[in-house]
Amino acid sequence: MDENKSKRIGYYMKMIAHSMENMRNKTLEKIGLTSSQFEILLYLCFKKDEEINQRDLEKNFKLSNPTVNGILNRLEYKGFIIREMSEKDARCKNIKVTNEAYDLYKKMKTIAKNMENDLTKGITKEEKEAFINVIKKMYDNICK
Amino acid sequence: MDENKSKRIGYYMKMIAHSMENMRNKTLEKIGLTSSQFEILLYLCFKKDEEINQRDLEKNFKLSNPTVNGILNRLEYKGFIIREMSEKDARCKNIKVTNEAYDLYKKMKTIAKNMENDLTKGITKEEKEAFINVIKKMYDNICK
DNA sequence: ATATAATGTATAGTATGCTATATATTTAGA
DNA sequence: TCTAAATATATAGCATACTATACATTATAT
Repeated sequence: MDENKSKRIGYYMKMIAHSMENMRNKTLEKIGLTSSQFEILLYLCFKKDEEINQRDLEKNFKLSNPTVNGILNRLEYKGFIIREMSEKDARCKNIKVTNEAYDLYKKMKTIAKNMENDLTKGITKEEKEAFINVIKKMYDNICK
Repeated sequence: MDENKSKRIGYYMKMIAHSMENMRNKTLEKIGLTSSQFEILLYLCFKKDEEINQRDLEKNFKLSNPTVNGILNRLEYKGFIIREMSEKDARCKNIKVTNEAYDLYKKMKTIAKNMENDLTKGITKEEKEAFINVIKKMYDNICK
């Protein structure tokens, strides 16, 4: 009975998130993205017609500004996004996905769906729904 | 309806694991440990009477050898562990917790329990049990 | 018995996360 | 109005994760 392996939900949460990230990185290598870059680019594609700046990404993903800045630097370098000065507020830069990135949007959604399917393989619809209810409570407990 | 926020279990998993890590880091600052160092040191205390080498830790936590090596370097530097040459196999170094580290064991177990309680606040015993059943399946799906 | 493969550890380089700090711009207040 | 606070972004330095690589030791196989 290894108390470090059994019982602790935090342990499973960390191990699963970690393994998912590694699996994602392998899958995403083909399209030149990392897991974190993928998450942000997927969000930017979804919000394509809205004005999104770095601060919006920080709040949405609960990440620090240097983290988001670094990920955007690498997305910009690879031609997936551009940063435009906002006309309303010179402090802000609006992040725009390039056409090349938006062309990948459909493929990215499929990849996201496949990852979710891998994770929930052999789990019934009812189990999954109950699970989501509980995980949302945990999210509220921990992520505010 | 933000498709990046709703439905995707992978999203919650990552966000919760990430927030837990940040909360842990804040709590653990008082005793001079990071979240990852804490997890490894807790395990080493639990396995105090067994011979554990770096490879064992890599397998247990599914981490690469440079990751484990780096964490152990910092634990060693701060006096929480020592590395002893194995008499049986000159390739191996046995990792031993120091008395100073073992003195923290009780406190560390309390910290781990408190984190778990924070996470599962407002969740019934039945919900929790069902949740653990499902998360174990996900663990098997993803972490083998 | 010796060459080859496998194993355990370490190092180099990169990405992602953090805090602390700096800089520029905008907003608020006296 | 002009200073102070708040906001958006960027940079420096660190911890934790990775892959690729190197090196030493042990195990295997011919």
